[in-house]
Amino acid sequence: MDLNGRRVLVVDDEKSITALVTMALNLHGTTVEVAHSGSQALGLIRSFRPHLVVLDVMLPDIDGFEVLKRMGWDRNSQMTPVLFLTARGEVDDRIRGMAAGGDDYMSKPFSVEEMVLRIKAILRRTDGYDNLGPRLSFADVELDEDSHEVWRGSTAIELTPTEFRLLHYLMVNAGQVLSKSQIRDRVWDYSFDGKVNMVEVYVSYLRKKLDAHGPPLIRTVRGVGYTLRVPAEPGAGR
Amino acid sequence: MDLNGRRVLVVDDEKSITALVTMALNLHGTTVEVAHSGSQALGLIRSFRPHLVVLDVMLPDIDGFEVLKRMGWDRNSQMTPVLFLTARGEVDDRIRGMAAGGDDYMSKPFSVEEMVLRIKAILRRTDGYDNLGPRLSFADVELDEDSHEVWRGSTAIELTPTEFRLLHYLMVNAGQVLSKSQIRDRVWDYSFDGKVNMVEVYVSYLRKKLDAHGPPLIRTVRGVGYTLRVPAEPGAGR
DNA sequence: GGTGGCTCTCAGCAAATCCACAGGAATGCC
DNA sequence: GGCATTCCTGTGGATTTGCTGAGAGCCACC
Repeated sequence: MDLNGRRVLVVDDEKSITALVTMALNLHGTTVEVAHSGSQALGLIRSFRPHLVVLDVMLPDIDGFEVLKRMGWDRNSQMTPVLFLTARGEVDDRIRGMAAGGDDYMSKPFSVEEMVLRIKAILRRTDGYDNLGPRLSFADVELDEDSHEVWRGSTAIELTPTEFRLLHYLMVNAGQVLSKSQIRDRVWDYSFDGKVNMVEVYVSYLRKKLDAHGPPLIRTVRGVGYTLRVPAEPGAGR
Repeated sequence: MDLNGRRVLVVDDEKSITALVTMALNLHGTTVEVAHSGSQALGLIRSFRPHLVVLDVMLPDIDGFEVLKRMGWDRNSQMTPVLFLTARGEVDDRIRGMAAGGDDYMSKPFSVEEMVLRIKAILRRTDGYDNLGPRLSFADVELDEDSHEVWRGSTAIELTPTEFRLLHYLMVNAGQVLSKSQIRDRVWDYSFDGKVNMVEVYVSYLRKKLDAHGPPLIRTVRGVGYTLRVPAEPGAGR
């Protein structure tokens, strides 16, 4: 379930992006290195040997495709998978081509939760290790990261993409209270500047779908946020 | 449970704020350094190597984001987490972006108790060490900082946010007598200028909820303040 | 160009929370 | 015991917070 021990190289010239992605991945136990240019990236790929590269297409010196080409020279049959980042609307045929391989792409601005999902998906496909099970579960809810399917008990539940990211975030942090702004900042694009009422609305949607088949699971902690209710016993603290 | 040995850098140009935060963190065993400008902050980040930075966005010379960017040059994979401070309603995209990573933000005016809670939460997430357990306990009362849950014995107790901060403050300083003005200054916004009767009112609320399930725990020390204390058995007077 | 699904805004309702106030209770002092 | 001070707590109104239905815009697909 966790990305523990994986090495990821993040390449982007915008420092705010690399910082964002670095912190998010660190929280999942990943070791992260950062490069702000293509040449720097190539150096780090050789020395750091990442399991995955998050690669902005637009770089100050060598562009992302060129980096990829030169990476290819070094990597034998064993390819390091790549998650491309592109500016909005810049999705080029070449990227589509790459994505058809084992790679993937996202356009900016993206939601951090979505990025974590993609990275895990790529590693699941390419990584020898198999401790990245695609299933999360909480109480009688199960969520499959690969197929984006969700069940409550034995009945399948249809969720929209946003609902899915929200539930995923809640499940990964089950038992912890997440504030609405925290939720908004991770589940929505980092540039989304809607009101936190969005979060309330989507929680409402989720509840309507989930709680139709069992007792309510998403608990409101007034003045603080939401949490998946865990029947916590006192005395279980450490 | 305690922040012992953690180093925190507090950056704000208002001296009243840095003084306030410094005092509070010192009481938790933190080593605190203070900077009143961005350039000063950058110097201290290099020399002092804080575990966390409390960073006002608005600074006289270099603004908070610029500080962050330049911090980024020094920190490679290992990032120092940041708690941003912003004026009310100034939450900007960039802050939200950072917050989606692992950082957090608060807007002024804040309650000091709330800040301590946030800082502990951030360190819990990012810190390798794990001696910051989220549970506090006193007598048969347990309090979970993450989930904001409280139990007395085996029954869960619902508290409002203010009640929660108050109990938290009392528990952290269990056995110590806290004056009403001390409590007012830490549990409420530092700009709150209500009467200390507020404290009496909330103590009353807390007692009503807590003491419904056991002997009274909050003792009034007349003319001085309040303290948490396990009531002595009758006849066991010393 | 129509349809349906998804996202998001908005506004109104309901309920929880916060706070001021003031009369009554408790405490300590003489 | 009587008195002054301090503390407690019920009442009530203002404010905040959370929930949800209605509907507008957008996009993908047919």
